[in-house]
Amino acid sequence: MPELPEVETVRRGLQSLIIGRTIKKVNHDTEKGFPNAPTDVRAFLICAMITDVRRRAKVLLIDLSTEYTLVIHLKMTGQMVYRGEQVFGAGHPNESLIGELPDKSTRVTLEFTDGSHLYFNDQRKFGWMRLMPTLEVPNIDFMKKVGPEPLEADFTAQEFAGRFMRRGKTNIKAAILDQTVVAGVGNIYADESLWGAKIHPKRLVNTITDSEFILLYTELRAVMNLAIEKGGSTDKNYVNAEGKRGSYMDFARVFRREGLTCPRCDAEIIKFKAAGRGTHICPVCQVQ
DNA sequence: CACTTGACCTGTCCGC
DNA sequence: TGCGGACAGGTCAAGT
Repeated sequence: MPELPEVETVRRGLQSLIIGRTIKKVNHDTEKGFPNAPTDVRAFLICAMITDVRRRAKVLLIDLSTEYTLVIHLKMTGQMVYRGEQVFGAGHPNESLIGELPDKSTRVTLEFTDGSHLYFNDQRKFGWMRLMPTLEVPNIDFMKKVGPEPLEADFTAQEFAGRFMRRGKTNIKAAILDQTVVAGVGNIYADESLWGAKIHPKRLVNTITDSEFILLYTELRAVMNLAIEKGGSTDKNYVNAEGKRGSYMDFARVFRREGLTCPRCDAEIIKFKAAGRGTHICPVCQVQ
């Protein structure tokens, strides 16, 4: 589910909602919540204060005053939802998409000393939350392998193009989804940026020209920045830290728009499988 | 090594 | 209405 823009939206929400709060109580369902955790997770969390909320690729990092960090991957259906004293009901502008919490999909609940709560929900249970010393976070395998942040100001089109060379013989869709090439791109923004750059997802990387890479770089950054501005994409499960949906899907050009028309040329958008994923293109704008 | 495929889970939707 | 199968936004491990 959540790609870079969704995780960044959650990060920004949590940053304003939980920094400075102190953990009073912890509930977690099973080993799934904290694989490889210190033996008693509660002892490491209780009385710790939230000091920062960071993001790297699609991974959320909640730093604690104890020099430990909660490392969270939402995978397909994960949610991090904060609930204060006030819960807004149906019809209110701040209405949450999520009902009573905890619910069936709640895996971890953190209760703060002020009585508010942070819930980690995950319907499909692919996501995880780990606790580790802050200094060890950069040493986990994923952090060592993951590529650069595409929205960083110093990330250039030349570096972007260069990083694809390691995946020369695969198709561009598989390569752009490869987290070791560039961080944070998932299925939605892969399709949207390939449409923007008029590149067919099944084109082999070693057939893509320099100017096409530059265009793809520009489109990817534009589409991700727009998605952050719109609070991410809510297709089914995704919600921000307040339980509200994102609106990027209202602006999507091809993703989940099969049978509708291409905003550029009016041809009918089609869907097929590429790199094992549902893939949407305009067959006129994007030729193989 | 480079690349592809299946597994991890639950819920929903579609066709019979 | 019921049921089986396909599918869903991510990443790994295991396979070729």
